[in-house]
Amino acid sequence: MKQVVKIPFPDFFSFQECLWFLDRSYDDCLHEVYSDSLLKLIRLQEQILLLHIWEEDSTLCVEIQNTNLEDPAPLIDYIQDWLDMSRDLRPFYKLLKADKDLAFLADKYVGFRLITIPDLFEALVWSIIGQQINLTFAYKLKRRLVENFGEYITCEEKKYYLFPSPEVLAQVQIEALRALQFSQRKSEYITGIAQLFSGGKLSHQQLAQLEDEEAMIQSLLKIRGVGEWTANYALMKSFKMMRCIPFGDAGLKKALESLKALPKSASKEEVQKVFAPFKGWEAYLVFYLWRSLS
DNA sequence: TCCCAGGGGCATC
DNA sequence: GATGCCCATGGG
Repeated sequence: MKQVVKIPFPDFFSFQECLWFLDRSYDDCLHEVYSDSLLKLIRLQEQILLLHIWEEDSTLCVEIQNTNLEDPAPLIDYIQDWLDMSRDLRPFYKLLKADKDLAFLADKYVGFRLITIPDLFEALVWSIIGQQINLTFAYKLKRRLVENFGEYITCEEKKYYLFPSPEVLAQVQIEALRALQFSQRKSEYITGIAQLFSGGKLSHQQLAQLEDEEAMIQSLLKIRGVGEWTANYALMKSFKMMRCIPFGDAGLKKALESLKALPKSASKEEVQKVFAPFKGWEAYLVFYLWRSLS
């Protein structure tokens, strides 16, 4: 008998929107998305769990495929954090509806939530992979990285992977990544960041101890390969930092171009102007703007 | 063919 | 601090 953990939906939560985001017709190697459910391998404390997740009567059902948990509380925390289930979206929708160009987002994508990458190392490496290449190719590179260096379990003859650890990637030779079609620079950035993490010089916890968000961004900007876009993206995806805007993002510009008639060459200041009324909800506006692209 | 993708480093002025 | 160039591949 497999263990099923149940998590009631908060108001304005759409599991279908979660599925849409996790799929987006891209080939993500870290989960499998079906029409009404998904499979994902996670590391929770010292355990590796294969999760099957679906919805039933406004409840999220999380079935553990490969083991049993004595205490489901940490798993519930993990899922609620991952899918940002604890946030009250009403204030955000109120702000959206005050903007005639953006009001439709609140209805069309109601219940869409910020889906995070809880692990900071994964968030940083993924954002570096995604720099300046199309997402199809980015997912291809990620798959090669994960399948070559990630831990996995086998269930019913299928492999389910975790993102590679800093310890493993810190040891990988640049040439090995080059052979997987990573550029010379990205190979250097990724192994460099892996060495920072494995050497204890950077961690989610250390970053969280800094005094404020600006200090966290400045700290990340010192890392080779991390610029303004990457720092903001990683903090948004890993810390759910609501004030983060990945300036320069091509998709963000594209959405603002079509919905707010901003020019292609829109400056940082012009983008900030659109975001000004959304103080404290910037990351959500970014996420909804990306959502509007497809 | 050319340009652009969920950018960033680096040289140069 | 602003600008130009390079990186790697694939899709339009």
